[in-house]
Amino acid sequence: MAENRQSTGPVTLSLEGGRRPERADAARNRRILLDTASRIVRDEGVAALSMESVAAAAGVGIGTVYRRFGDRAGLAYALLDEQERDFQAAFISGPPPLGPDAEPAVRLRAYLDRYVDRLAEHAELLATAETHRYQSGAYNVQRRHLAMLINQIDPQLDGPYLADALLAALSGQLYLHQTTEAGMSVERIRAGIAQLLRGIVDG
Amino acid sequence: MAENRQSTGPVTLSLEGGRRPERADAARNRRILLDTASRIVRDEGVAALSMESVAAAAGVGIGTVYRRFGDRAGLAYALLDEQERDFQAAFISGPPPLGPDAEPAVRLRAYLDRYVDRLAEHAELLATAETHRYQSGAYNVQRRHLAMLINQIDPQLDGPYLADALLAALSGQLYLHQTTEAGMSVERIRAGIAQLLRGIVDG
DNA sequence: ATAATAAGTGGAGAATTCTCCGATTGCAAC
DNA sequence: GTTGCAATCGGAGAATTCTCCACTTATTAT
Repeated sequence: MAENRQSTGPVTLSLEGGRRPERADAARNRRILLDTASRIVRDEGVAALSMESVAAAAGVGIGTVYRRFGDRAGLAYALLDEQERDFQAAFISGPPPLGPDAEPAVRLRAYLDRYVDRLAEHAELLATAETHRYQSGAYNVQRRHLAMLINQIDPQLDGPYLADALLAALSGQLYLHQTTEAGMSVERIRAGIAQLLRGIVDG
Repeated sequence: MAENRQSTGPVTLSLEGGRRPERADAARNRRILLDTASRIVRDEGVAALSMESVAAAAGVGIGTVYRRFGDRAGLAYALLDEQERDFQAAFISGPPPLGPDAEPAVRLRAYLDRYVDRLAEHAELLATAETHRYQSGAYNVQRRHLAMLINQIDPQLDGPYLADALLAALSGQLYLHQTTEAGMSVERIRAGIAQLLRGIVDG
């Protein structure tokens, strides 16, 4: 499903060109809803984040929540959106090792490393958002970034496929399983990714 | 969630030691339910496979469906179970290249290749079953197999982690996205996996 | 056979996600 | 101002997933 139904305004990834600006009441509601959702996650955990609970706590109808965020996964994405933008901005125009002034292989490492940081910090929210991962704009941006780096390192490789594969290994659901069920440490996960990269970085 | 609530009988993966055999009426219902579910999938597609529709079509209460299969993902797993067993049997005691008489690297290739076959044939059902992928017995068996092979190839590698990563790349949901949205062919996916393996097989 | 007990059954109902569309409201043009 | 209309809102209700537990039935032990 789309990020936002008729998405306007300065929202989720700004993939759309500048459309008509968001109406004032809509903008106000968006902020109220995000603040409310954020508070629910902080106080009661991601599991307590239901569309109905957010609507009730924010004092709006449930239809409004759906209009704004499309579905539960969309709401979770919206909560992660700010960091997502920072991440992307750092990649596109920030300093090395993530930004464009570093070697592709270095950037790739840095990118995945930062991604693991995000997982460690927001695994539950990411896992929730992942319900419709492949339909999200965020996924496609990440995928493009990775594919580009991989092909800068080695044009012979199938960048888009390998991007999918790497991102699959960085799924929030898998991360949760690895850390809470399988007893893996974050360091082990980082090291594992490094091993996975050997075939890509070292040709 | 568990595969089956108080799972007995010759079901899903036979991970449990021989418990008390399944009661005759329960066995009868299981068969009826699986046949009914199978028919629904064949005639109306995976999307039409709901717990309630299966119960109604089979002429039992919905509670019975839940008792048998735990949840929707469990029902999907049960439908895939027969092939899953064949797959595992071929790995454990079948002929090369999948079985134990082949080189580990060859077995690994064969294993992943067969896995792609399964994806190609049952992607939707696998995607449905994946809802609780990491809680399923099937996943853990696959993971162990792959981890073992990887460590036979190179004991320095983190077999369990790399197994997770490879299986993540073989998710049903990702496969569906790659083939139906991103326009990738099955051959391209196989080739991509081969590239991913370079760091593992070639040390 | 019969009783005791474990296993299995069914379906009402709670909890959620998501849809739909009539009512309402902000906004811009006049 | 007023008016027109597109954007927004709200909440009833449809559709599902899943829980619970009083009731029934199969199996085992006596």
